[in-house]
Parts: sequence; structure tokens; C-alpha cells
Amino acid sequence: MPRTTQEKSSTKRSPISTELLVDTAIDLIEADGLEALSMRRLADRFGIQAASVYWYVASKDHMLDLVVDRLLGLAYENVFVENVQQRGSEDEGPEQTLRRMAVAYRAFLLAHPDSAKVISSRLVVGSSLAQLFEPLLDLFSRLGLDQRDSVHASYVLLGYIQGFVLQETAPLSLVTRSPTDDRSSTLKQMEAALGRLDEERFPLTRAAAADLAKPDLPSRFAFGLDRFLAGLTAK
Amino acid sequence: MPRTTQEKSSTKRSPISTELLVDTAIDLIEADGLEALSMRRLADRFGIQAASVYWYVASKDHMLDLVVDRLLGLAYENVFVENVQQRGSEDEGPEQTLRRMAVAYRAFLLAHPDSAKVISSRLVVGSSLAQLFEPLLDLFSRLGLDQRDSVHASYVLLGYIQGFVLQETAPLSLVTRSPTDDRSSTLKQMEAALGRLDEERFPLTRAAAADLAKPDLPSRFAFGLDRFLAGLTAK
DNA sequence: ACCTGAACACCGTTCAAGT
DNA sequence: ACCTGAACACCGTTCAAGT
Repeated sequence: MPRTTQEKSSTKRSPISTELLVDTAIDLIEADGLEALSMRRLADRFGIQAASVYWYVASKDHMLDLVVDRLLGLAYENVFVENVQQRGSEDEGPEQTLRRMAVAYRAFLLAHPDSAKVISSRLVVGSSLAQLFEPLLDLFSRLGLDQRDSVHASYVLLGYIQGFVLQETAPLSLVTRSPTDDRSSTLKQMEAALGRLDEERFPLTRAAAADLAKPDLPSRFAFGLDRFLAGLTAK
Repeated sequence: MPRTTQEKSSTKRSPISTELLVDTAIDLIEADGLEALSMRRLADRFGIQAASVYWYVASKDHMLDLVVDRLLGLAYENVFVENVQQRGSEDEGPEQTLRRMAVAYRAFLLAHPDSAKVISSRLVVGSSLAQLFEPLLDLFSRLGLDQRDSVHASYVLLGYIQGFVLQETAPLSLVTRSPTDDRSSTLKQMEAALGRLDEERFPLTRAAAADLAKPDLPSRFAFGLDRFLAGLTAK
């Protein structure tokens, strides 16, 4: 009664391929952040030397291109296939669909740490990007835009979403030239920093300190999204 | 007739301060890109050791915070003081002013290589950011928004601009699973890559290949900006 | 108060050499 | 076809020691 051939040698090395390398790179990014991704750590996961990775991939830069391509593919599956196709049966206008897709894409980016950062760092042209563009072009043209404006709108919408997530996930830091230097929580500290601003020069910012320090990000995202979509249909 | 005391010893070391360090860091970023900025190269510019930089600055991370703060300060000077104050005499509505400011801020970011990248990488709360927010809050409230919406609009507008510039300055790369692999110019290659897409799956993207490959970025930026502003006033 | 020297624990990448 | 070992030219950061 022989076991599977898989188990013949103990601690066998995992199989390697460019695809597996890219998937593992995404794992590492999501576990420890983009900064912590290195060829050496990636190689470790497969039990090989860093130099060996270069047999599968030309450079780290090239690998990040593949990572972005993969993430865009995953985004398509999550945002469009699952989210839109299924509920496409209901009779909603293209504007509602666009709205739901944008919200779903933001959720995807938030669910994959640093994905907005990698994606924003390079424009990777390929079929994954085309997969994202295709339904957007369709929806915008159904909204009455001509081809050129549909391209503009799709591009701008993706840029808005990625830019928004990038902002909301950016590490917050305080730079104050003021004397006080307490070590309270970052959020309270921020409100305090804003409250310390010169009353004469920044009356509005000071008055809005509460809104700035504890923002409702989902509704802020929706605010910008809705204004943009309203501006499109208003034309 | 003695010369200035400055010239007593030849190849004298330049004076050092946190501010000068930050300015030089910005110089280095603009000359060779954010990736090329290192504590060692920065120290070299002052004729000191890398370790000495740590007397002025807690860490590279902290220094990048200061870099962002400085860039936001420069942006304020360029975008608001020069651009808005001067022409504020003409009787234009707040919408026009916002439009001009947004265009000027994009121009500023484009003029300072990698500035969008650093600025997007961290949210540095301080008086430089407040300087940017204050006039925005004023303009949006004059447009009829309440305080909460003015904050949303200001935040979203800045995010849109930074996100847009980040996208347009992102290095372009091609990832194709197709057989053809020619080495023509990147732009022609991109149009070709788009043309090679599956006719069945991506008819709209293929049809828009020309618009995608050679986009008019200034008008694309204006397109998104105008839709957003129109959406605000339409409400 | 300001700076050095040396070290530590890392990087991406190349390349001859091994199997 | 796939992988190693060793090297090269870098990193950020710490810290005792110097002036």
C-alpha cells in the first residue's frame, strides 16, 4: 500500500513557476507590506537561493509588473464577475452599476494591503487592465458619452478610486513647529495639532478640526464618487 | 584687505541644518528620483558621514515627513499665493478659482519629479497642509457646501489631483501573454498590444486603442475636474 | 554640540560553476 | 533546465569614541 509519490523525500522543495512566485510575492506583500518584499525572502519561501529567482523573472521590477497584472486580474474577478454579473439581472441603470463597481473596487483594494500602492506605482498594459476597462467603457457609453469621453471617464474613475485608497491608507504623521509635544493617541494628537493652529490664519481649518480628525471615509468616498457621476449625467 | 572669513580654509564644509538637509533631499529626489535618495548620498552632499545625518533627523522616515511638509509649503506658495491672490481681483466665481487652482497644483506636481509619489505616501498633518486646506474650505463653502461637505470636497479634490498625477507619471510597462514580442517604441508597442487583444472579449477597448495609447492628459485631467465641479454645483 | 569609524543586518543583481 | 556560491556595490541604523 504505497503512499503518494509526493511524500517520498521529506521536506521536499515546493514546485516553482513564475505564477507561483508572483502569488507568493503578493502573499508576502499582504503579510508584511510592500517594503518588506525582497528577492531573498521570496526565495526563502521556496527553499532556494535569491539568485535562482532570476531564472523565472528578469528583475524585481519585472516581478512587480507581474504582481500588478495579477492584482488587476483578481480585482476584475472580485469586482465585476461576482459583483456585477450576478446582480445584473435587476433593472438598475448604468449609473447605479458604476457606483456599485466603484465601491466594490475600493473594498478590494482595502482588503489587499498595499495593493493600491503597487498598482499606482506602474501602469501595466495587458489583458488584465483591458478586462477592467471593457465594462467601464460599455457603461459610460450607455450613459451617453462618446468614445473619447468614455475613455477619459474610465481612466479618471480608476484613478480616483486608487488615489482615494492610497490617501486613506497612507501612514499619518504629525509635523508641528509648535512647542507642545505630548504622546497621546495619533488621532487625538491630530485634532490637538489642528486645534493649535493659528486662529487668524486658519479659522476654517480649525473649525473643521473634528471633521478632519475623525472622517467618515466610506461616505467621503461616496461623496466624491456621486459628484463625479452626477457631473457626467448633468452634461 | 582681508577676504571674507568664508574662504579661509579651502573646500570648507557647507553649513548644515535640518532645513538644508530637507532642501537637499528634495534636490536629490528631483535629480535622480525618490528611489535614488539615500542617507549616504545625502550626507555626501554636505561632506559628512551618513551617521552624522542622524544628529539632525531621527530617521529616513522622519526626513520624508519633513520633505512632504516642505513640498506642501512650496505648493501653497506656487498655487495659491502666486496664482490666486494676484488674479483674485478679477471677478470670477469660486468655481473658476477652484479650477485654476487645481490646474496649477497639477502643474506644480508635474514640475517636481516624484513629488506626487512622496506626498501620496504619507499624510503629514501640519500647518503646510492647513495652508492648502484653508482656501479650499473657503471656496467650497462659498459654493454653497456646508462645513462637512467642504471638508469632503477639499480632501477629495486634493486626492484626485495627486492620484491623477501619480497615474500619468507612472512608468508604463507591457505584460502580454501573446506570442509577438517586438521591440518598438513603448507607445507604438502599447497600441499594438491593445490591438492584439481578443476581438470577442474586448471590442470596446480595441476600438479605443488609439485614445488609450496617445491620450491628451491635460484635457483628460480637465474632464474629470469639470465633472466633479459640475456635480458639486448641480446638487 | 557635532561628527567619525566601524560594525550589523540587510538589499538587488551578476556570473562562473555545478547537477 | 534549473540551481548554488560567492562576490559586488549598495542600503538604514546604532553606538562607542573622538573633538
